[in-house]
Amino acid sequence: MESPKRQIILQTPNLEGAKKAIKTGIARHRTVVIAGSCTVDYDGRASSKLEEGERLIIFKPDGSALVHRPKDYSPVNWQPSGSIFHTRIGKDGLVIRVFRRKERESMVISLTMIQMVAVLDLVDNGDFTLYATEKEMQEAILFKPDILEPGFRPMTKEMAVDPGFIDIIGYDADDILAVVEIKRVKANKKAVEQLKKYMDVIDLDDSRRVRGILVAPDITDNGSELLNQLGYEYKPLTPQECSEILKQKRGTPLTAFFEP
Amino acid sequence: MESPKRQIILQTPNLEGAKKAIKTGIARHRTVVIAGSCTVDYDGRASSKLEEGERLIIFKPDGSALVHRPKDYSPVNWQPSGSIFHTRIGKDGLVIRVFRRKERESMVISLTMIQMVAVLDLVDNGDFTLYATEKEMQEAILFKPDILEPGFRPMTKEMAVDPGFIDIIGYDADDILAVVEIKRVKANKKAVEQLKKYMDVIDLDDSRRVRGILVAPDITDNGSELLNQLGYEYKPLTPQECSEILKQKRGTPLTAFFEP
DNA sequence: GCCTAGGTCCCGTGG
DNA sequence: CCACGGGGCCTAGGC
Repeated sequence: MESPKRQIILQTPNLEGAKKAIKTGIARHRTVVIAGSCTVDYDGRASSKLEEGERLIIFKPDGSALVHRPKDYSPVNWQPSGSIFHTRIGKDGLVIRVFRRKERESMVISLTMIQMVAVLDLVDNGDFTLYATEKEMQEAILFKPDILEPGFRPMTKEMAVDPGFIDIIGYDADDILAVVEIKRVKANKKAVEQLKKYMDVIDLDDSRRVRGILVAPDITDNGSELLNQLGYEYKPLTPQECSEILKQKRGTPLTAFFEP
Repeated sequence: MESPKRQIILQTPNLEGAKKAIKTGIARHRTVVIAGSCTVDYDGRASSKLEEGERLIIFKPDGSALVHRPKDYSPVNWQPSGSIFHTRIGKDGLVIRVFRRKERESMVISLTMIQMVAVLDLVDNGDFTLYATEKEMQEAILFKPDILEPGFRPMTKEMAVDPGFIDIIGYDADDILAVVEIKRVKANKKAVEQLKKYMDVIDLDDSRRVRGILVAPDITDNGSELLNQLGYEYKPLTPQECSEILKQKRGTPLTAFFEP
């Protein structure tokens, strides 16, 4: 009796051998990597046809599937996680159908020649942490509001309105209400329009002044123009700066600033 | 003298052997696939840290790089095409640095254990065609304007305004001007706002009536509400229908409808 | 399920 | 080069 191997790698297998390895790999929740010549037909939200050529195909244990050409960042065809695989040998060669219930869409890969099949048991529990995100910018302003401007006091974060979410609402040193919209990349006209949408909800009565503040590392000319037109303000701030600020106080829970 | 192999596949190689194969593969513009235990550090527009775990790594001849965990559609770390690779053995194992000039960002992969290295010569010249896109919806309306409504005559396509592009402008059966905005997926409030933006540019003088028509396979409740508020109209149309219509007349150039 | 907004979005198409 | 909008975007977070 064989003990189950951690990996199976087949070089230029015949279709029958490839099929067996692929089916076994999928059944055992392995990551399956195939290199070979294929066509791909997709049909669902849109539809597509990929003519014969050599590609790299990946099936993951979570039901995601990728077909990569030997160029480009993005897969030429794919299915997101939660898909179901069906492998069989037909007149077009080794046919793998990847079906997604939710979107009622399917991707059919027909392999005619196979260079490699690798069935891999990838164990991956490593933590992944991303820094310098928009969320970190928000946290940095809540933690050290002076980086927005001296005397600023945040009152709410992620306030649901209209529909949408205002990143931060607070009071400035003169007790004027301020709506803060944060962007981690250069802000454009759309970002200003987004801020306006929130201002339209908050700035209802003319008696009370409300400031609109756009926080971003940079702003486009068109964005700046509209901003000035609407009487809003721009505060330059980079996600990297914010990330640095948070590093100084990593460990202090964010909730501490809202609890007595 | 060896003839260059079409593919090199190494199972559980040592770091030195892996390094040699990877360097050769990159130099010869091959697609390099690595399975192994690694950490990844990214620094650029944002930054990230990925702790030790087993992943699938892909380097393509166009300078794109992907690190895939055994789950998810999207890579956990990556660089788009145009990156430069540098491979060396250091104290952290086999270290591959992927550098991108344009964004001044880098991804460093440190491999400690390697399950597989595959150097593949993927030849892929197959055509890829995507159907049922927004562009096809536009073409279908230009080709057979009656699918929008009987008597509709398109005048311009992709008219640049403001900034932005109005998908189609035309006259209806009663010679009323109509601004048409197309969405290939369910239209939401944002889509209606986009139409409004274009209407604000076209519908300047109150003397002339202008219709705003949103074409989409479906519309959200919020979108519909705003649409009614603004007095615009919704025309249901699916990208699939449009794709079918175009199939009937594939071959007729789009320009034919604008030339004498 | 719907809806909104973010993304190291990527990518193409203008100017 | 910058700016804007599309994408089979995908994905997370609310409701």
